[in-house]
Amino acid sequence: MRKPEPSVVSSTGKNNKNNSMSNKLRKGLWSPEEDEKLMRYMLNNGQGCWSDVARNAGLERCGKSCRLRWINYLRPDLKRGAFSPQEEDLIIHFHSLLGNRWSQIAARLPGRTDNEIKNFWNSTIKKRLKVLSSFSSSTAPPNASDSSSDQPNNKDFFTAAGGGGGFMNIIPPSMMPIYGDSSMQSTSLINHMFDPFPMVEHGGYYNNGNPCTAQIGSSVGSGADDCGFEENIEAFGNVNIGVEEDIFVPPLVSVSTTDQDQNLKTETIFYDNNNYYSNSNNIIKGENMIGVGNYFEDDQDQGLTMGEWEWEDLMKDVSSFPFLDYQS
DNA sequence: AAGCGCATCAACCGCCAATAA
DNA sequence: TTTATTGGCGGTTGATGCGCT
Repeated sequence: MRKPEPSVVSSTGKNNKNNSMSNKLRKGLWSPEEDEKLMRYMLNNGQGCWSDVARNAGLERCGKSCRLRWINYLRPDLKRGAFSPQEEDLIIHFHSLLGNRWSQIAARLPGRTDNEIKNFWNSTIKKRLKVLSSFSSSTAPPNASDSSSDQPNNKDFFTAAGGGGGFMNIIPPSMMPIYGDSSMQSTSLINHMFDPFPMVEHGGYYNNGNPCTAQIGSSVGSGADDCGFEENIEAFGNVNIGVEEDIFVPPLVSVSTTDQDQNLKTETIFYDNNNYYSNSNNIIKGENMIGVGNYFEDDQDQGLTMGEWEWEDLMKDVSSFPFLDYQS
């Protein structure tokens, strides 16, 4: 990382805003001594005006810098270390809903900071998205938006989720790329990318080599029949959702199958010309398939689930986001 | 061992909105 | 009402570590 070498904001240059104090302010990495000063002050006095914090703690830093240091590094409730798969799931999930609203995402991940999440997204997840989108760029439907953009389309999401006219295009499986990369260990990413909208009613079938659409609506099927995918593995493919702009979703998929004993089993699959393979190198037979993507319906008819989230819970959660009011 | 390129991530920058003076 | 200050946010930078050649 950056050297903790004490750099001082010079009296010249863009950082000087005619503030007489600014020519004494340090920049760059924080030293352990500075950390200790800030930590001690914050624990003793709590948060106040950040410029006061900087001054009273004896730090030659601007308040903004102190705030950032505290929030991103010194705060006692920060969680350290790598993101867990569950956290990764949440980040991907919430990003699909919230976009680059890192602070909003961070607010839903206790102990994580917006900066941390942003870095994680930009370094790790975005890279994976790029890899996947490079596969799909040549196969994207003409109206698909630039998949390299990490801006989600919340409006489309909620329009669709509300039954207001979203749609899915499902392209022929022959256009699906092959993903054999063992480094792609997070199936959660794949899952989320594939099918953010599981509410596919009848009609999501691959038809004679031509893309066909599957309607997304507010009516979620309660039985396996409503998935529209059983005995029809060819229905999997790129998913294109959109009203004004489209979200192009790469086609690596996870599928839920039932074994001979009717036990539910979820696997990630990829398509290789003639066969679909699971991540355990088994050829998946379509006849037992009862769901796609993150979504499946179990034999007990317990409702549609999305990864770890119950759909209703998710929407309940989402509905509490005041900034996601796209109805107006 | 050295050089290179890439990944990571702490910290800065600039903008904006809220609040105070 | 205007101006200054502050806090918050997302985007970006750049130092460092690490793996590969």
